[in-house]
Amino acid sequence: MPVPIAHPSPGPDSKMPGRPRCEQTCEAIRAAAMDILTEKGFLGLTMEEVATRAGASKATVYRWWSSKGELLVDAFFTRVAPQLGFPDTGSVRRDFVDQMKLVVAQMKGPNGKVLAALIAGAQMDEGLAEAVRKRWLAPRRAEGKKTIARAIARGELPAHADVEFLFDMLYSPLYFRLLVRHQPLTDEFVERIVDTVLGGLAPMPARSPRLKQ
Amino acid sequence: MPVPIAHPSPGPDSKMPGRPRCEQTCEAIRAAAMDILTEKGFLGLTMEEVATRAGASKATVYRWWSSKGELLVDAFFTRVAPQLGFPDTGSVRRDFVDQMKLVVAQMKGPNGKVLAALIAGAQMDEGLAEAVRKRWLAPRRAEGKKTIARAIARGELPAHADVEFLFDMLYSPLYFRLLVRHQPLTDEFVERIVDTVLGGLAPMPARSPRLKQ
Amino acid sequence: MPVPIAHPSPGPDSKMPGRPRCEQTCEAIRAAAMDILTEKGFLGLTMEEVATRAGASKATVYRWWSSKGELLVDAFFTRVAPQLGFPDTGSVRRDFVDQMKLVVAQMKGPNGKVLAALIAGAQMDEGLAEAVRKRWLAPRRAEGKKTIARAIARGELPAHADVEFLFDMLYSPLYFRLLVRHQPLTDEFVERIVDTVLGGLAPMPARSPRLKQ
Amino acid sequence: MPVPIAHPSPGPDSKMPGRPRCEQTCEAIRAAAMDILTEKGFLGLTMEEVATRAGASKATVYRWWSSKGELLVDAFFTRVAPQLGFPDTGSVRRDFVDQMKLVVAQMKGPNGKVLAALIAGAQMDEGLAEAVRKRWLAPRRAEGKKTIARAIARGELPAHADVEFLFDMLYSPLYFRLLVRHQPLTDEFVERIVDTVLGGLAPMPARSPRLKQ
DNA sequence: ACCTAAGCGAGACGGTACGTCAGGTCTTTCG
DNA sequence: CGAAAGACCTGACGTACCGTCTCGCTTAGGT
Repeated sequence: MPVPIAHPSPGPDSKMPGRPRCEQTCEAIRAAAMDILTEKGFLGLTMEEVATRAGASKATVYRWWSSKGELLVDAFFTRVAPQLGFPDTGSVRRDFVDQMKLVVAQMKGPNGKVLAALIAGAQMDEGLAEAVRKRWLAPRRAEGKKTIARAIARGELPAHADVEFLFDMLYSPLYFRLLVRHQPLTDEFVERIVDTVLGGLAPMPARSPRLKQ
Repeated sequence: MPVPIAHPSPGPDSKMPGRPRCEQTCEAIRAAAMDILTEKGFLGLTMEEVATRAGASKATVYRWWSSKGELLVDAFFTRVAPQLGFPDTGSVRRDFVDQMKLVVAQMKGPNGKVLAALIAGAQMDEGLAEAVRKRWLAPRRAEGKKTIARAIARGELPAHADVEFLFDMLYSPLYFRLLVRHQPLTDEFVERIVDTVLGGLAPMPARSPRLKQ
Repeated sequence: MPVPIAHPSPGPDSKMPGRPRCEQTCEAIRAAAMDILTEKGFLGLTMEEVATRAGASKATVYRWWSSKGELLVDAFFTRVAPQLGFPDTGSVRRDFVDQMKLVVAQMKGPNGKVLAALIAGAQMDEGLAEAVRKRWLAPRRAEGKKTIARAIARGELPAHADVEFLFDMLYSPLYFRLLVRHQPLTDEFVERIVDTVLGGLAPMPARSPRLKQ
Repeated sequence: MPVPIAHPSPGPDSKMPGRPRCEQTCEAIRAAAMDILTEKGFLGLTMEEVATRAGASKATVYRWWSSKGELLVDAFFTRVAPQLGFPDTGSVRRDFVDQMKLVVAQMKGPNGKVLAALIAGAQMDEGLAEAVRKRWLAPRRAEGKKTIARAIARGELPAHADVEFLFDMLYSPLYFRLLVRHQPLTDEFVERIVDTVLGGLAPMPARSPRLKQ
């Protein structure tokens, strides 16, 4: 018995017998999920309504996505990830500032609620947590590492820079404001983060003599 | 008719007629909520089970807390907050390192799951989000501001330091690792954060000449 | 944990804690079940519609009746059984003819479909089969035995008459026509059955000399 | 376009274009239907499982039989009917006793459950009811009438005997015990039925003088 | 000592969504 | 063209919690 689920669609040219998968329907389901999540939040989103709005049946939804979380991860990453590439401006600072402004722009729009919902869902569902790490964080950081490699090659960053730590320092504040919403997410915020972190990480930071150890 | 809910308990000497509020029961309910949240997370926690485990009836739970979120905030913050005070060592760096290590210690224990669950819940329930900000973040930062005021008085920090930004830079990475769990939360991590942030915020940071603008 | 189900209602004076059972609702559910069964037959009857029509929730229906079959047995026997008593006319023949005509009258009305549905259901559900035997057949035959006892006392029937066999001979044809519907159920049919069976069972039947063994 | 359904198979020599009907498959479907009906009863039988077990697709099943009922009638009656012929012993009593014993033998075996399931299904599906009457009852009674005709010719039965009534009296008790299962189906039961009914129907039954009218 | 007024456990209730299953239909590819 | 495979929509299934609602019992202060 073939187990669907986890279903990068099988390619349109596959010579499977049987009625082929309806890609339109799948897209409609993803779209409906995103819409409802934006409108009503994670708890307000029901599989029932996703199916209804997509003009699909619940059974079809569950055939391809075993849970709310899985559906949202798929819908979200399929849409948002491609929009967040790193530029190559010749300056680390600018590379990160530019890319982080893209991230902030997404976070401020409807996709921000989805991302927040996914991280929230990850606290209740280890599978979703895994998906967030593997399908969201890891690819993004892999690309970011190229930017850092270029910076090291240019001598902008020390060769031994701890990349994971650097990413944590740069992006955590964005996620924190996304999740807690105590302060607005602005482009100016991005610039101050980058300045603060790179100021502290750049070679020979010349620590202030007045700062007591 | 007296409206319960939002219920800093009325004081034992109140001259209300009728049977007085059973504080034991309320405590049992808070405890049950914490236990279940730790075991099963936000979605796995049901008011039904809270009531059952506390030996109370659902009606009693709803009488004093109008929602899951409200109950959890109350249960959690009254327990954990008092354990996270700021020391006064005479050094900003040490003050923050010490306090953040306390926070990390909590995050690594069972209360960490609860805190994560609350932030997760805040993505689905604006009331809970408000409570997280008002009853968790704000009091903590208010206390932290005293530490910063002392640092400014000592000349360790510039007088114009943006306190909210400073807190975001210091604590966000902790929350991020708490929520995403891609890297461990360690004391060493705390020290690097503080060094990086204070290095970049201290007066006259002497920005590296090689870092391109 | 108290198991409801199989629930001759607990008596109105029981000192149970908690909200008392709503007898109105239960009655509405029984009535809805009978109505729908009459209109749409056994397969056309859904618990969903029973609940809706009764203005109850599905959960309430399932709380007291664990299955379609159980609900129907209860609804049916509660209503129909009391209407089918045996008279005492002083003649076995008349006693049976009268009572069987009552049975036929029920079988021809809407309750007939219900009875047929119950026997049908009994082929798929041993619990229902047991219920049909215990709650429908047995009480009815127990009462019928009194009629036979009187007949024996009067000398109308031999003392050794096999009562179960007698009942089978008398009532089977009614059930058969109820279930197969190849011929109408009439009062005249009842009379011929009784005459045929009692003619063959009466003392000294004087078997026809022409009937070969 | 040839209309399938209601499908005495078209004969192997038909010069239809395209792939010929697979008689093996049809047989496998009938066999699967019988097996499942025996194992799980009418409600437990699903077209889905019939198709799977027969190695066919649901569409193929629906092509040739429009409903569960139609399939079962076809599967059952073509198998069991031929085994229940009437003998010609020269005695009505013996003819019926012999044939009814064959019926009882079938009822006690796995086919008994199937027959019961069919009659049950007939309460929910008028098409099935019609099929039971036309394809099961009617042919059987048609053959039985020949036996009766012989008996009348021999003078064992009166010329005016109501044949339908006679059959009802003879066979109903068997069906009743098949369906209700309150008493066992035995050969002795058959003999008593025949004696009782023919005793009462034979010419000059010499009604007991003590039986009151 | 009795009343009045809550607090409280129990648990029935009308709902809503869950995730599953079967019914039929439709659309492919293969033989 | 028939039959397989299997995707699809519709709709009922039985369950779990929701939040509300009686109940009857308990526990006080006020009379």
